[in-house]
Amino acid sequence: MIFQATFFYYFSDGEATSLPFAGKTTMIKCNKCGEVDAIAKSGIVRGKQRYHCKRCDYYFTQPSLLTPETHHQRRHQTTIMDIASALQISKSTVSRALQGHSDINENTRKAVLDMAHQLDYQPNLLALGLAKSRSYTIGIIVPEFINSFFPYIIIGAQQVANPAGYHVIICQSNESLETEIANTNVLMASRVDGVVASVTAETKSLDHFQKFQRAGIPLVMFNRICDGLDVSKVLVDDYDGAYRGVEHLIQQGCTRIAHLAGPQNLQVGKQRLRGYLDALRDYNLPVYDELIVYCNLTKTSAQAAARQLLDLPTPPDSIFGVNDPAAIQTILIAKSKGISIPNDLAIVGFSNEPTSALIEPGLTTLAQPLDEIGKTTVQFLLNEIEDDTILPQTEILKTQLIVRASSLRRR
Amino acid sequence: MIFQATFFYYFSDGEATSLPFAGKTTMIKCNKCGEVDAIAKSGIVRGKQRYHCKRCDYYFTQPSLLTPETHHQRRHQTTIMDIASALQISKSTVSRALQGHSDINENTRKAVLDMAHQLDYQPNLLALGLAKSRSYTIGIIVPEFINSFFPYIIIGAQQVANPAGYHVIICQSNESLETEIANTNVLMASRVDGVVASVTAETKSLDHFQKFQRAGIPLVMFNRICDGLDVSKVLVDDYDGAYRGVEHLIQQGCTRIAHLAGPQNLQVGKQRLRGYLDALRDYNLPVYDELIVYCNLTKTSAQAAARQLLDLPTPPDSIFGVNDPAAIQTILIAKSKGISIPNDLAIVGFSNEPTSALIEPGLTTLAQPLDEIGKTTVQFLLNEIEDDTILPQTEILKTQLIVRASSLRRR
DNA sequence: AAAATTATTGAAAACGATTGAAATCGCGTT
DNA sequence: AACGCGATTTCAATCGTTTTCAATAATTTT
Repeated sequence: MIFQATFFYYFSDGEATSLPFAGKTTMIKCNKCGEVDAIAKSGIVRGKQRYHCKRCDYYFTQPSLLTPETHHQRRHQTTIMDIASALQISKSTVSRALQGHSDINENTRKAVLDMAHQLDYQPNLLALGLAKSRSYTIGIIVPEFINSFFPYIIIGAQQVANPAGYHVIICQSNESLETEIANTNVLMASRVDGVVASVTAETKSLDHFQKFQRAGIPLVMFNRICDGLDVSKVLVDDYDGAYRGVEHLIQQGCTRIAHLAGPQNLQVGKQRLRGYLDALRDYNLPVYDELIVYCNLTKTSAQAAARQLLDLPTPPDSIFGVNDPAAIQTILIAKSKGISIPNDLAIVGFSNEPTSALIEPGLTTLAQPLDEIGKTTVQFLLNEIEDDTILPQTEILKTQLIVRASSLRRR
Repeated sequence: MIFQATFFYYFSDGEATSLPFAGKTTMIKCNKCGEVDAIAKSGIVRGKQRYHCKRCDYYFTQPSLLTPETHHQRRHQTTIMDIASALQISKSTVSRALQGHSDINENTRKAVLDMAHQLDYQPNLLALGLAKSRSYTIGIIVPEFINSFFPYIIIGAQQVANPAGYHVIICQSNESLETEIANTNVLMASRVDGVVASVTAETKSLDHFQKFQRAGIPLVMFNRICDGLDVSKVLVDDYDGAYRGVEHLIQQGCTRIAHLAGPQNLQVGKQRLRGYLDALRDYNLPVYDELIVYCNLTKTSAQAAARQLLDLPTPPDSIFGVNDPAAIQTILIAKSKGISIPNDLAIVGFSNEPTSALIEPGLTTLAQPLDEIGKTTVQFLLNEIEDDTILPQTEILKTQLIVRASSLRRR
């Protein structure tokens, strides 16, 4: 009452109201003492009007009036709390019942499980991950998945990861280093528990993968690796496969064997080249520099390389391609040039893409145990996740030579 | 001192200690009154020894002594708090600085950004999602990704989703309904902001997709849809494509045209069959029931269907396959039987798989704008995520007939 | 039947971010 | 020198779970 005299503290906010008097004066109540009269505007905070209560000398702003409706976001999925309040028990009990904790009364557990089912409860993986500091998610980085090579590996990977309770985030980098780096960041941010990766053809440094190591996130590389990181690896015996592929060409009577080689920053590229060279050497065949051309695993660069080989003054009598897609492009170009396969040109690829069996002539190639690569890789990773004292290990799987018409010369 | 007499309350925990006296007695101090002498073991709670203080009649257990070291889990990624304490400011300030909030001092912001970079800060998406009730993640469910059809769509999808700030979780169901259902659950649990899906060939009911609708999570179906759900859809004009494919066969002089049809629970299956029937009708060709056989889109069932057609007493002079993989299997079987393509048997597929251009003879087919399907689908989804008043809409994209040797008869 | 144990349940503090509201810091004005 | 006010910054509550420790109920032992 005393303060009613301080009339100048009244103010109008300009909004029409339905108050019986004045018709345009909104009362502001002090958040602390409840005073209504001795309130004055006092500046702006973060775009909101601030008030000052003279009585209790208190600055405040008007709380935004959010109804419980407004406040709760429109999308609401049932939580552990919903179950708890439906059952009039604490959320700890619900949590324990759901987790299958041993010291929960059987009846309680049953009730909780029933209610969870009834309310269609799905645990919030975000909250779970936050609480446990584990996401139960592993990341897979592959350079592409247009060819069926990596998809098959991914399927194998999922077959191991899912039963173990892990989800999989698939990232494909489109053979772009930049995207690959972005992918590593996404996986870091997603707090994956581990990562398996096969790098792009243009990846030369593994700096962006060291993030994982620094953060203590296990990493396993497969298939396409490059040097400089002390991690577990799952590979196929590229050297051996290449050797046997070239040996096969030699046995077919080829002597001028070319190699459509892969990028040398990748072990696959290096090892397959090495196998090629050693096979030639062991069989006392000369190595011609002009018969070794490189590609970066893209379709266009493979085509260019193939053309370069076939346009040589003295073209090769056979080509060992770094992988099937490259070999297939070679077949197409040879055919378009009217070169007869395998008699004028025998061809061997690497990895046994499904297409290689369909094309004509069928492509001789080295099959890789894709499923097994995926499974082994993830198994290594899970071991490291569960027990971080494990030392990096390397598994090398064997390839299998599949002979088809592209290299089989009639004697 | 008084309580020193109650000697029997002392106990030994069996561990050797370096106490000057006794050499094997660990003192337990009451958590409430600090008493050391009048403490007795009193049962086990959750596997931990419980004690009882005689003096204040209080039951308690020994708090596990976690050093800050032990407590922090071995894997630690930098958090907003790390930045805050490094800079001696509050975490709210850091958060606002990182978000680019306007009312942050420029120097502060710069310092925060620097420190964030220096500490290699990556926001914890789990925490972020929890706080904002949005995961900034969308889920993609596809039946398979061995063929390059879905991978191309996924790439298109990512090209729209990523720039918009969304990550993508890819789930493949391996054409198994059970896996598809599991996938929907994973996506629900991951609190994705939206889902785009293409169902398996065996999916007849969409009950498991209603979860999303109930939870208010936008859903857009593409390509393989089935009836019964009021959602946005992105399709190609299967009817039109089929009609034109069959029309092309008719124009090549075929009169006994068979259809290796897809499952009729899917719209693709239905519409392509309808287009086939209408084309025959419009050109006054008879429809023979025996010339329509169904497959479930797997390789083996496609092979069985193809065999069934080719083994008929009066085999067809041409086959319109529900998709390229089915048509390719048909080609292979026909070739193995010595049937000449296209003269004895003309073949048309649907979807223009890369393989279709490589096989011999090249497969005539209807190309779908895969990239565009992916982009449009995700665009629809993003619209619904941002603004949930949007009504379901349907986009139908055109196909393009690509004529290759498998159907081109010399006149 | 009191005491000791065991079996269950509850309360509260993390986890790492966002965000509404309050608190401080300066600096011209009275 | 106190005020008024904008510019920043800090505080504290939340999001949905887990998990530690305490509390209460039930059951055995003395």
